[in-house]
Amino acid sequence: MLGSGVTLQEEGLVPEESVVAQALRDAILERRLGPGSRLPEEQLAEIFASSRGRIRRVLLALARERIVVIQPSRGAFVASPDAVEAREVLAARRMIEVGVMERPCQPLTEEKRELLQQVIEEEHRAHAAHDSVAMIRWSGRFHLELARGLGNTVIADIISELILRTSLIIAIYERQQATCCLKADHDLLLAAVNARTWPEAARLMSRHLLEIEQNLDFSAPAPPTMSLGLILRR
Amino acid sequence: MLGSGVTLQEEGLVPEESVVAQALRDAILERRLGPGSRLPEEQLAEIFASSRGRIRRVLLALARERIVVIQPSRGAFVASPDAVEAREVLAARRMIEVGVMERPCQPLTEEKRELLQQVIEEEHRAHAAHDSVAMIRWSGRFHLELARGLGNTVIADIISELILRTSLIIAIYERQQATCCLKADHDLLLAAVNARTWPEAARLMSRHLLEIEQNLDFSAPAPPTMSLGLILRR
DNA sequence: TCAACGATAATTGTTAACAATGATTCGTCT
DNA sequence: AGACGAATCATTGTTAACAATTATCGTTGA
Repeated sequence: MLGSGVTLQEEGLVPEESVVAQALRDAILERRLGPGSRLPEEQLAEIFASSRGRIRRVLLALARERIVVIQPSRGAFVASPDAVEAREVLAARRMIEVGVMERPCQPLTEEKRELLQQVIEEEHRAHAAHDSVAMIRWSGRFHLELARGLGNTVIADIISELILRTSLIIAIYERQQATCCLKADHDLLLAAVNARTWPEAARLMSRHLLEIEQNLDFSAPAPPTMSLGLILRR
Repeated sequence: MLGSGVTLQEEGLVPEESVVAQALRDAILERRLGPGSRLPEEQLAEIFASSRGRIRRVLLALARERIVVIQPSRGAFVASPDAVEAREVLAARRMIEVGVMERPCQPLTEEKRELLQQVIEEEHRAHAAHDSVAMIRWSGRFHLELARGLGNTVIADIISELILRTSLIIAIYERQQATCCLKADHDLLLAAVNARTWPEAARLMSRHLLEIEQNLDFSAPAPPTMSLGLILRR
């Protein structure tokens, strides 16, 4: 149960390309691919048993999502947003995600409620197992499903992109091994959502995202990179 | 004065491609290119004195922005969002743009204030001259500069995309020749912004966007298309 | 008249070879 | 040793030709 489910509409990409794109997004979200990592076309083509042309299209798509940077004649790299962009992304997230809690576009169906519950349970499981990759995955998924449930597809797509960029930002600027997403925050949020006390939910979401921001240190950037073949096997 | 200024960061596109992309965006925004219009690669390559490969990349980029649809083996078309998507885009816009008024990310600099003033004046000029294309252009620009001034780059990029999609939606679903953007709305908004009365500004923005929605009729889609060479000359 | 069919034309999709650019290595000279 | 420079290598960028698919048009036959 609970498929990967993070698949958004991959407009303009054929299925094969969209698989590659999603694999790269997953690797970036889960911080197996760090900011600054090189993404050589030929190597990716080999790993995914695809062609350079296809990889090229995927890299362009990811560049448009701002999680990849293409330097002409130099190649593609995982983006490493600077402090200015980082602050802007987080401010945008706060504005939008708080907005979703304040004025939900649609009522939360029972189905969605259950899905959120399951995601939270997965988060707890990952936390108990000290599986930090799983924690990141489910944490992102929680925010995404919240947007899907109370917002709509358009908003969910937007937030989905912002979550990915946030993951890069945290990879670069997080203070120590900060407790990635205070464990209790999502529980409280879900409780407020279930109780339909939107002002409270909005307050919690705002606090939650501010906490994340305060755990960042914009004075020193971080070192990146390792191999590829291992990282992207799925 | 007042350059085109709608140029966002064209991450992943080389300048030549970004010119083509912006020309197509302009044509779509100003409804010279209607929903459903075919966009043949070779023809575009000729018009813009570019190559098929480049055009192909541009079309992919625009497809990722949801203003173009690529049907495999059939070609690229200007998107024609259905009623569901239309409602979602408008709901998202309302949520985000109202959010920007409620909780501005940054104070409005004097420079920005003047820019907004100028845009409004252009809008009035266009209105007086019954130049509907210019009216659309400046109206969109007003919303964009508001987002740039009170939000940030990330938010402005998001809104910029939503504005384009809105233009397509209006082209398809507008009731009659509805008075495109009640003339006075933007004036009132700017007044509230200048007075820094954010709750009032938020209320006005919400009302403004709701008005637009109420001028739509989701029962009948609209007929499209005409030639290309004429439309895209700049 | 209209439907089905087939041939032709137009358009998109893919590939492979080549060109151009940037990185690396190695050798030389001070 | 270290700095400079040339040659080599690796990677990206571009093009043109070809393959595959879809649209168009005219013909045939009920």
